[in-house]
Amino acid sequence: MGIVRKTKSVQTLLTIFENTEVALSSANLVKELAHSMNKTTVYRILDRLESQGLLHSFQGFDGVKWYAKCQGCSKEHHNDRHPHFQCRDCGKTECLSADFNIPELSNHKVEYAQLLLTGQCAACAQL
Amino acid sequence: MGIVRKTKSVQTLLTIFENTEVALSSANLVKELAHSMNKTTVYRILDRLESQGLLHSFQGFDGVKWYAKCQGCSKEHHNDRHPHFQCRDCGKTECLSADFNIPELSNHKVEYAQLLLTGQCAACAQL
DNA sequence: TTGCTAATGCAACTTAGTTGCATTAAATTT
DNA sequence: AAATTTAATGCAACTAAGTTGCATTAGCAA
Repeated sequence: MGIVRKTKSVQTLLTIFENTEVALSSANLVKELAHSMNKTTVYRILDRLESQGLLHSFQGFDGVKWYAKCQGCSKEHHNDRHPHFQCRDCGKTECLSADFNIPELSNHKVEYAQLLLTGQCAACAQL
Repeated sequence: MGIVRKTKSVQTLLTIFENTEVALSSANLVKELAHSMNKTTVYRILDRLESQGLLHSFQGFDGVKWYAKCQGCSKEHHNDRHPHFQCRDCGKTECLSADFNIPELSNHKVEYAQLLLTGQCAACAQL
């Protein structure tokens, strides 16, 4: 897992992610944690947790970076081939357990794919 | 199609998109066109061309907005459900003619999906 | 050719994220 | 338990992408 120090800031972020089922944007975490840590620290910890396989990230429709906890990822291998969903009404952003397949392309060597969905979440669509 | 004036700047951008088969990022267009038009103008024209159904846009892995010309889109209906590919080596970003399917989700009302792929393009993978 | 107003330019601003460097504090060693 | 090492943090300054307000310009219709 590499040399990692369990600092207060790291533990704060780990606790936040352990206690949520949704994805969180770096920009928003910076705002929420402004009183307790520097924004540079937030960005750097998120980076580190991702390269350690504890978090994974993806780009939202809004162009900001979102993070969510990993299940079954390691430093060596990220196992997050699942779609992400952003609710157009409440903004809730989450990992979906569904699988998706990547189209076969003869003239490209596809290494990574990201499927991003939007629409209404259960609550907003009143499903 | 709404009230649209064919200004020099609009024509410049239309010509650029007509003469390319790849997607172009707004940020890069701003840089390339800095001598001939203001960056605000670039952003506003791209916006307008998109809402007129002449261009469509998507977020890249880099978090910047990319635009490409539409085929068969109108102001009323955008018909760009195709994946986009960004080459990790040369940065070439393109629309793929392949189709893709959206996973069935009982507890979400999916309205729009974006599939973004990365890896190596034909030239960089020497296919 | 005149008048209307869409479109542009400009300056100032916002938001997300990065960089360099001095300082602090985990964790290891003595 | 103190000393040491260096990962991690804070801070300030910066960059890059994009937005906003407002005065000015230039398509285009009458």
